Amino acid sequence: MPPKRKASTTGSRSERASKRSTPAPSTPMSVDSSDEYSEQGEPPDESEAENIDKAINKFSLESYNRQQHQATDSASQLFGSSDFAYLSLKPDHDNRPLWIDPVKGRIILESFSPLAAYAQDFLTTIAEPLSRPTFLHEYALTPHSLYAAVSVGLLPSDIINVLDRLSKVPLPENIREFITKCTASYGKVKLVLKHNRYFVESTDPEMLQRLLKDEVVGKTRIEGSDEITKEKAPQMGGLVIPGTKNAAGVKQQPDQAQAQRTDQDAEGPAKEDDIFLTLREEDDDEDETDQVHSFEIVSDDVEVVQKRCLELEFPMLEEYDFRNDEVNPNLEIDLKPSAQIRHYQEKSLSKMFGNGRAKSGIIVLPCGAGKTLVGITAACTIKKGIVVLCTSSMSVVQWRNEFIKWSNINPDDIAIFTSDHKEKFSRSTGIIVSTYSMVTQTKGRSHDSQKMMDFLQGREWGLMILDEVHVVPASIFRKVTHSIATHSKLGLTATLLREDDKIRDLNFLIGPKLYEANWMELAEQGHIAKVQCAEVWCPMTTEFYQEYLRESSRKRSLLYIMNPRKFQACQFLIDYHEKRGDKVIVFSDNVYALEKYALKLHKAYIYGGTPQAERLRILENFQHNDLVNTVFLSKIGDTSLDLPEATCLIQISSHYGSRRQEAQRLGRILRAKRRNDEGFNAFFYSLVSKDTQEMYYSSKRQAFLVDQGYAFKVITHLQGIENLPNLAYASPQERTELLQEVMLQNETSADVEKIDGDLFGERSGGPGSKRFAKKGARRTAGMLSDLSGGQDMAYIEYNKSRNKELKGKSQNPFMKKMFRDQAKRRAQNTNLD
DNA sequence: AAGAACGTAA
DNA sequence: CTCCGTACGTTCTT
Repeated sequence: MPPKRKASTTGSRSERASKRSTPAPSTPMSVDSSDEYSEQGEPPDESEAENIDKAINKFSLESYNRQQHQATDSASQLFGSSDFAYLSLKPDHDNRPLWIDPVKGRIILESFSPLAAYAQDFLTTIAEPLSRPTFLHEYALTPHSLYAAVSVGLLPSDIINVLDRLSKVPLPENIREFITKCTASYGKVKLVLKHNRYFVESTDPEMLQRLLKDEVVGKTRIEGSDEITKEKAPQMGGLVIPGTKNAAGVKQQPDQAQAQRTDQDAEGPAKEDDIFLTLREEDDDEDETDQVHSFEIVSDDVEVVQKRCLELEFPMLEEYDFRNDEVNPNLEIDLKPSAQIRHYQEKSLSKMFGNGRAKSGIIVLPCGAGKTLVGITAACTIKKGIVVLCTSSMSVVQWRNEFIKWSNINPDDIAIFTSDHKEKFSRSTGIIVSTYSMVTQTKGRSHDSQKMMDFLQGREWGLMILDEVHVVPASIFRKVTHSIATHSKLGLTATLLREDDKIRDLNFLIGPKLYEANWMELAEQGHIAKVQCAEVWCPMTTEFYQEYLRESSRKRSLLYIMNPRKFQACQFLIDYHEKRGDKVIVFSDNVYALEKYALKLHKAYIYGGTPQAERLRILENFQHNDLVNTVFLSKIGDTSLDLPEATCLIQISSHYGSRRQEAQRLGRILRAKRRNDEGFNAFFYSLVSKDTQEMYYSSKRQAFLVDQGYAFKVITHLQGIENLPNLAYASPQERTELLQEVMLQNETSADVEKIDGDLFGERSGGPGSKRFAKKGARRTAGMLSDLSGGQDMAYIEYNKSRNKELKGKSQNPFMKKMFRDQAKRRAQNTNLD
């Protein structure tokens, strides 16, 4: 929440404020004297400085603030830690777009501010985007995000100054402290690969001593490996990222922000957007040689050391000075002249190559925004041996084709390594494309692939591209990061999300997040399709709901998926969109339902068991045959299938709150070819059975997309559905038959469960048994509201108003149009009847 | 070409 | 809060 607006502070609050807004004497950066807001009050006492130290060492702003906030007056309790009245607004706060929450390190951006574009650019560099709906964007300052900021070349003092300038309130002192502390030690320690061995390097011998004394790092050192070498200061400048118009990267965007800047702001760096460039030039000035000290570590322990160093607040930089690498042979590769990369691709690459070296890290771009081209351009910049790893053998082939399409690489220099394709490049260096599982195979490896692995591990690579990098933290796949010796790593993904907490591990497994695109922005610029998202609420029929309440959770899912009303909604939507000329994909996690739906509606379907040839046939027809406009997909379609024709997507079973799956499915329609047609929209529907668990999962799944700025509309009734000809399950008999069939389906699974129950004695007895009934009753009584998603009041409120809006005269053009069309068809239908 | 074995997601 | 079930992927083997 933004701080409350208050022009002046009084009483105990202001006392507290003055205490906190004083810079500690040790602060290395100088506070700009032109800054009239920040300095007030007396220097802090020692215990406070200690507290700050403690807090920051524990990497937590919150713990620090908790200590500071121990109640000084009783009223402040009402606001808890969100009482920011003590932060006085700057007189010209209207011109400044940021609110800063000193407690959590959150930054709120008013996206309607004239400075928003600039501020957003800056914030994505220094902070983690949490949520970017229409008007207020929320960012979090974290040690990782600050690490990332410094690693792209920002200085702590610039972070503080720019932040302060953009903020409506003077930058809280603890935030300054946090930034200074977190950034102070970055870049001091480097991880360097030399001749297939890993070294920890630093210009500061004391730093290395400190690390060697650490119980974890010390153990990994290889005795007698210490070295002192001379190193020329890095040569910047002159690096050209292929495919860009500008030399070193950061392309200037039309800077409207600059024109509207206030007087005070003009005192800052002359061209704010130039911030990266100016810094780089400054760096260029130092050209003394430095003494570099290093010790070698066991290569298997690289991951451990990196993790430990991050914990110790000395994150190891992994930078590859590829232009001065004389050891590894150069690869002949360049982008084709026709390949022009888009501005956001350029921006992401400029973060990677910001100081003339290749930094390891992660680039996040939505599906269809051209991740592959980013990877290829990176490869064309480094021009050394490249390893590309993907999740499936299908994308392996795609990657190779893309390389050939976009670059002038000699096809002999790019080899595929999968189970049925084991090539090597013939010349001294080249590109290998492979899968994660190929590289991480532990048990029985065929002779050929063992030879291949020896080849992969026996040499040094310049760059490793990790496609779908969010899979890397999985226990097996994370091995790749240290089983193959590579100077730099580039992770690519659309959704840097996992439902477990392993995603943080990517910070030391790969590197920091270098760039994350804003989906809405790309949609507005026409790089990806605009999407209308809707959640369709389908009431359960009474028969189905009765069974639902009686059944155990496993069988419940089948019931709400097979809910006849949902089926009808699905039928209606397919019909509606096919008539509009859309190509429709229907997703179902549940294979039984998938088959049932598809057969009943006479549509093609693909699931894991569909033979390869048939898959291709169906997809081919879907893409090019005007008579095949709908295809049903199991979660096989979540990844790997590329369907650029699809424009409408319907989810009938959206199991478990997987935000990544939801985003990935949405991604299927983002590359829609027709996206730049006037007024074109892609459609994304989630069909949800009312008052069931699905409601809960659904809201959970949507969280990511909502954070990206997508608005979900709730549709409670599809008008005209009653009049759809051949509406399935319209009669009670049909519904009863369906129910019986579903229950039969249940019985077979129930049998299995019964055996389980007998074996383990835990769940003995079927649905009729006492134990079961009791459990069922308790859950039902306690959870009805939970199941409906009603525990989230904001959500319900939102739905209420939405429903009203939908029932009445809809303000939304899409819905208006939809209802108009429906009315039209209803009229037609009645005529036909 | 099909199936066993293993691993992953949520 | 965690474990569970299921479907799917890849690989190697027959």
